[in-house]
Amino acid sequence: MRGAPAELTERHRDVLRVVIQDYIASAEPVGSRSVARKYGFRLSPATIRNVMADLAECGYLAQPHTSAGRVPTDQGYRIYVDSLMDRRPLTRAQEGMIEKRFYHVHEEVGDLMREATKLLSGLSRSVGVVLAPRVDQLAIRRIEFVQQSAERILVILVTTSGQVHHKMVALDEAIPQEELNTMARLLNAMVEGMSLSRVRQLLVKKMAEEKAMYDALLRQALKLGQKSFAEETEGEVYIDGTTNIMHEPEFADVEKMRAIFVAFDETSKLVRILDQCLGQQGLSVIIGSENVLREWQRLSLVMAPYYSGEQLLGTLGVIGPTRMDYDKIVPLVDFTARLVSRSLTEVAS
Amino acid sequence: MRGAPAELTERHRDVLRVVIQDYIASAEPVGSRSVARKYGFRLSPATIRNVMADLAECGYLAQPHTSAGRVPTDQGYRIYVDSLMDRRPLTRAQEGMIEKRFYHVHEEVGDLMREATKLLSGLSRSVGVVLAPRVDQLAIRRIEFVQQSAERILVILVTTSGQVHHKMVALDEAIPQEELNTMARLLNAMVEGMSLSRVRQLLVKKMAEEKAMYDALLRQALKLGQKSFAEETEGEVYIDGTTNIMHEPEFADVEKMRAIFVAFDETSKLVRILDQCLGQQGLSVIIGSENVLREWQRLSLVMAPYYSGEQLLGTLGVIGPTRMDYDKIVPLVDFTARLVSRSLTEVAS
DNA sequence: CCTTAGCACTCATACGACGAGAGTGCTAAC
DNA sequence: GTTAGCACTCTCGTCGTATGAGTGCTAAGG
Repeated sequence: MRGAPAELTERHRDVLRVVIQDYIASAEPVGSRSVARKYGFRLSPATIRNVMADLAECGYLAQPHTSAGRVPTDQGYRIYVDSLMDRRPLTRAQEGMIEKRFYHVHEEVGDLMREATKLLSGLSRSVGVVLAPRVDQLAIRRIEFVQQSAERILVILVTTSGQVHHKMVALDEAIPQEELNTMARLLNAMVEGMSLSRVRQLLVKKMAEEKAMYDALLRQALKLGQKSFAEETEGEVYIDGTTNIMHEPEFADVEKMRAIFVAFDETSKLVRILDQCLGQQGLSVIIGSENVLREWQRLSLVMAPYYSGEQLLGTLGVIGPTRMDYDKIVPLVDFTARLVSRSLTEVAS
Repeated sequence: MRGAPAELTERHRDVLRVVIQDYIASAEPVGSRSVARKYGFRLSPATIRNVMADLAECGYLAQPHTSAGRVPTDQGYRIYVDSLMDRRPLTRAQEGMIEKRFYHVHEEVGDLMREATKLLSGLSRSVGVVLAPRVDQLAIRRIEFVQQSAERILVILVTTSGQVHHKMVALDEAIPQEELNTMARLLNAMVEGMSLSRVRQLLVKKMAEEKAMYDALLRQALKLGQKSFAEETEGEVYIDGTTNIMHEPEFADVEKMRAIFVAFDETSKLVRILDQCLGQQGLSVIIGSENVLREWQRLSLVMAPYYSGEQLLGTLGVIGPTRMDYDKIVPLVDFTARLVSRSLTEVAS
C-alpha cells in the first residue's frame, strides 16, 4: 500500500473523517495521538500514523510543517462532503423556530430574502447570502410611467411576487403624463403575467407587425416599452453576517481579512460566482481552491437553489472558511431553500 | 504656568498643533525632539518638553506610557478642529474631478447618494456615509396602488426627486384593481407636490369634512391613503469604504475591528447618530468619546447637511479613526455637501 | 503481513536575558 | 525664560535555550 496508494480502504476513510471533523472543531492540526483516542484506542498512534501518511501522499491531508499534525486539503474536504460526511440534521425545535420566522414575512419578497439571509448567517455563525431572482425571469404584474422631467420618465415595474423595480428612461421628445398613462394601460394589457424576457420578444414581434399600421400612440408605447425592458438586469445579492467570520482563526491576519471583505464588497463578482451555482442541480458545495477567483480561495460556499413552483428563481446559502461545519450547514441550507421555495410558491399562487 | 495652567499661550497652541499634525501623519507618539525639528530648531527639545508637560496637564495630550512621546486626547483634537486646524482646501483639479463625477448622476437620487458615498470614501480613504432624505420630508409626485392579492395591495410612492418607495398594505375587504385606479387618481390630484407629512395632516382634515358626505369611494380612498402614509419612515443610510479603515494601525487588533464593523452593520444606531448631526447648523465634527455609544468612541465623524433649495434633506460625511486627517477631510465634506445640494436643487426645479 | 513499541529527530512556541533606542523629568547653569 | 546635561524608564527586537508535540523509521511481536 505504500509507494502508490491505489485505493482508500475503509480504515483510510474512517481516519480521514475523524481528522477532518477534529480539525473543523478545533482549527488545529490534528496528530495521530488524538485520532487514536477518538478511535477508542483500538489502534495505536503508530498505525494511525501510517494511515495518515498514506492520506497525505494521496493529497487529502497536508502538514503545515514537519512534525506538526495533519490538516485537510481542499481535496480532502471534497471527499468528505461527497462521501464521508455525517449530516447532522436540524432538530424539530430548530425547524419549528425557522418556520416561525418565515411565517411573518409573506409581505414582500425583499423582506423574505433579508430574513433568509439573517437566518442563514445567524444559525451558521458564518456569512449568509441570497441571490435574489433576476427581474428578467419574474412575471410582470404591472408597468407604470411617471414623468420626471421633460425628457425623462421613471419606469416602475411590479412583479407578481411583489418586487418593485424602477429605472429612468430618457426620451427623444416630451410626452405628457396623460399620454403616458394611456401607453401604460396599453402595455399592461399586453404584458401582464409574462416574464420580462418574454415581453422583450413579444415587443419586437409587435413592433414589426405594427409597422404597417397607423396607430401612432401604440407605436410610441411599444417603443417606450422596449426602452424600459431593454437592459439585462443583474441579480441582486443580499448578504449578512460578514462580521461572524472575523472570529475564525484563519483570518486573524488583518491583511487576509481585508482581502475577504473587499471580496464581499465586490458584489458583481459575487453574483458571477453564485450564478455558477444556479446552473447546478440541487445543493452544491464549492470548496476553497475550486473557486476560480483568487480572493475566494480560502472560502467555501454551500448553496442551494430555490424555486417558485417549478421555476428556478435564485440560489441561497452560506459562505465560510473552508474549515466550516459542513455537517451542520448543509442540512441548514437545504432546509432553508425548501422553506423559501414554499413561501414563494404560496405567494405566486 | 505650572501647577494650574490657566490659559494657553500662543506657543502652547503652536506646539499642540504640531504634535497633532505629526501624530495624524505618523500614527506614532511624537516626542519633543521631532517637534523641535519641525519648529526649525528655534527652541530646544527641553523647552518643548515643558510646554508639552503643560498641555498634558490640561488634558490635551497624553502619554501611552512613561517615556513615550505624546498622543493627542479627544479634547486635544477638539481644540484642534475648533481653532488650530489649517484647512487644506481641495485643488482646482480635484474639484473639477468631483464635479465631473456628479455630472452624470442626475438620473436618480439613489445613484446620486451612492456616488457621493463612494466619492467621500475614495478621497478620504476612510468610510463615506450619506443619510438619505426621509421620505416624510419629500414632495410626492405620484401614488399608485397595485393589487397583490385579495387583501393585500402594494402602495408605490414616487417623490419629485425621483425616489421610489413601496410598501404592502393589508385591507379589510377586497377592492378591485379598477377601483384602486380611481382611488389613486383621486389621491394624486389631491397630494401632488405636497410632503408626506403635510399629506398626513391633509388627509385627517379631509376625512373629517367628508364624514358627512356620501361619496363612498372618496371615503375609502382617503382611508387607504391614511394607511399608506401612516408609518414614520426611518432614514436610509448609504455607506462605503468600510474596508479602508482596516489599514489603520489603531484597528490592527481584530477584536477592536470586529466591534467597529458590528457598529457599521447596525444601521439603526448609525441613523440615530447621524440624526444628531442633522440638528446642527452647518458642518459638524464629532470626536471619539463625544459619541455616546461605546462602539463609536474610537471613531470621529465629519458631517455636513445637504439641502434641496432651502429645505434640509439629510447629512453626509466621513467616518474615520479619531486620528483622521481633519485638514483634508473637512473641506472635502464641505465641498461634497455643497455639490450634492446643488444637484438636488437643480432636479427639484 | 499487519501492528506496535521505542527512539531519534524536527519544528514551533514560550520564556528570559540583554542591549539599543527613544523619550522623559529634573537640576543647574546661562 | 531657556537650555544643556544626565539619570532614569520603558518598549521593542534579538538571541539562545528549554519544552513539548508530533513525526518517521526500525525492529520486535502477534
